Amino acid sequence: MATIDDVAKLAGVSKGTVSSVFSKKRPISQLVTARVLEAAKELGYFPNHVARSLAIKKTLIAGLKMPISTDGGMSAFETQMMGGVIQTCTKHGYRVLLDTLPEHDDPTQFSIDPVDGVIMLNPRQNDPRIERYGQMAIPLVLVGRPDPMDEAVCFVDNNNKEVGLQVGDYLLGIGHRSILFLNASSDMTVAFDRQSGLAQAYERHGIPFGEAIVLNFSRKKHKNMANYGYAALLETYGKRPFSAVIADTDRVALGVLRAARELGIAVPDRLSLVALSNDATLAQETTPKLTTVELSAELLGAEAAHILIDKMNNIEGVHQRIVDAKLVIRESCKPLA
Amino acid sequence: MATIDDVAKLAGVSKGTVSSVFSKKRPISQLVTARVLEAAKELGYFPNHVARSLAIKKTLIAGLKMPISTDGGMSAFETQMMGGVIQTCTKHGYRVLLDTLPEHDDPTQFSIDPVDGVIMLNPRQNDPRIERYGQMAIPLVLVGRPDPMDEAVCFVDNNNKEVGLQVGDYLLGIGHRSILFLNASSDMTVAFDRQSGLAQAYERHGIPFGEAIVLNFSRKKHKNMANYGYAALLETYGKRPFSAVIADTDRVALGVLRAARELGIAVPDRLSLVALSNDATLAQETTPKLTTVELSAELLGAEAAHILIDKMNNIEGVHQRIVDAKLVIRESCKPLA
DNA sequence: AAGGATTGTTAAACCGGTTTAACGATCTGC
DNA sequence: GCAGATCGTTAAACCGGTTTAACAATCCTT
Repeated sequence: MATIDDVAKLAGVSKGTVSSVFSKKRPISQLVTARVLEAAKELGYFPNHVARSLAIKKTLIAGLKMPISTDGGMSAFETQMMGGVIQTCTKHGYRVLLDTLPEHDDPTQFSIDPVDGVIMLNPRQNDPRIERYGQMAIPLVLVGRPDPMDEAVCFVDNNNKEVGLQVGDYLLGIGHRSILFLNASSDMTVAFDRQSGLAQAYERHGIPFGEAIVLNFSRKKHKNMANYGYAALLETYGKRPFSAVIADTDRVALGVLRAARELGIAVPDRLSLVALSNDATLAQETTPKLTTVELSAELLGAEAAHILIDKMNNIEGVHQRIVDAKLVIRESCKPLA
Repeated sequence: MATIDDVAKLAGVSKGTVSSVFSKKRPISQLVTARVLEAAKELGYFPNHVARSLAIKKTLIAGLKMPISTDGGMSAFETQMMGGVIQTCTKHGYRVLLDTLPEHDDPTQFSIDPVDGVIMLNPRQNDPRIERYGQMAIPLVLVGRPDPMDEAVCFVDNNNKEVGLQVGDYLLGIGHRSILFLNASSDMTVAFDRQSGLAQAYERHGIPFGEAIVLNFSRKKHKNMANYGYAALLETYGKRPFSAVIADTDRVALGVLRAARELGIAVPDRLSLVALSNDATLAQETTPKLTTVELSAELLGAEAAHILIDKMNNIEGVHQRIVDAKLVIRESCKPLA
């Protein structure tokens, strides 16, 4: 590859002049600009991104840290979230560097990513990386609230308590009392938040929360999300009474629907079903169409990216953003007679 | 941030020694190593990735170019393909730099990505980028065959002609003659290849290809894939006879199923359905479970990454890989009486 | 005990850009 | 016609690492 020196030599000007032609940070006369560009074209020269990054101390790259998925598949939430991040970053001239690696703790092997800032999905409890990025002065935005809560750290999250409250309120409001809640994995903050929201709904309706049945997804027990819904319904049905199901995702709802068909339980006539949804297109292709709470993962990703970009450019802006969910009533729920 | 010089000064050694301690490319005595590491810890020093990349002329980053999705959503194929790329790259110590930007043609603004190689999804016809990467001597692997075909360029692809042939052979073999093929967008090579495979199946069975009805997806006409299947069935049914449908993706099949339910057409009793599938978990949650051709997008991504990694390390290996698809018979097809 | 091999360390050059400070040339005003 | 401002260009320093060549210190040989 040709370097800036080659171009300078061929065009008969100095390095600095060539640099200015390409970066446009300093005015260069028409004549010289033309000569430089021609030389560059002749040599097939393009500025070296790495060298430039070193000099300006910016890479124009945002890092996106995703939890390691053992099976390689990304959930709909992750996919959509990522889509939002990529779109927003791209629009603002940033590239996205993906990585699913756990941070290495051997300091002799750890090397800082070539990024100007980081978006981190689903931080763990007391995640040590949060502090580390702080030390390194690398802007950080979380997707999913930090645990423990920290006012100083930037994050975006669904209002998960509100999600639980909203769907609970809806189902209890149309007469259901016993609800099977197929919740997310118990080590996730979302699971905790949604459950506490549901509990609050029960309280508001004066019904003991004990009438709800809460299950948690487990990687060990369930092959995939659909299988979770399928197995959970088969196992629970008949053992304990319930007239409605809240499914953690569309996929879980799909499994529930299939199990219900096999058991001969009509949805929504004998069983109501609500899905916490990441994928509105899927929810509309089932029979009956799914009543859902739309989580808008894409918006979450886009918001995270916006906040990060502001931080990277030292623009003062919001630090946190709670995205409200929206209940969309379709066909899968019915008032309890 | 502390630099290597700071550490050298504090540890009382030279730059080069500190470098060797971290890169382990040269043996350093126990004593000095300890002193350097302690100094580094005290200063909170981590090697600067950009500076290192400049010096060693490698970034350990693979670029992944995806076509720009207008609506921000990625298809299941794209998602899975990406998952395969990420997993394989991560396993081999490479990060993945995503980008959906069209390459800028203004040479004063174009800057080479900080990548050691590139994986490009769905190259266009006569894609100028292929040649450009060649000029820059940046290793390139395509996902989806180049058009026109070029023996020199690396790529991985499904055996799409075989896909069309296989599914056609199956359906014609169980007595169907008129098949509605809901094919991909007509400007994609996959659409062309699959159709020619299907035509070959017709020929093999001595049935004029004219009995098949081939439709193409169109971004303008169809909101999303499921909607394509739904609308296509409603529009075509009754106008022209057919006893089987080949759906381009699981989502399309979902739409077909819904339309069939609304029209009161029993699947598979009165209509057989095969999906070209990217998402095996989805195909098993419908009623009836979908008979599919599994496209294994993830494998495709992983293979592309393998080939790229070999190229980036100057290891001679295969240049091209055609992945065969597998017909999985479930419940959505029935012999024509 | 001299000579050669081995090991560990260093100073300096280098990777390919950006940026600062200085400078010469042209343009203004008086 | 000269002082001062403006404009375009350049040489040199810099970003933070790696690597080469030279060298000093230690370890065998014989």
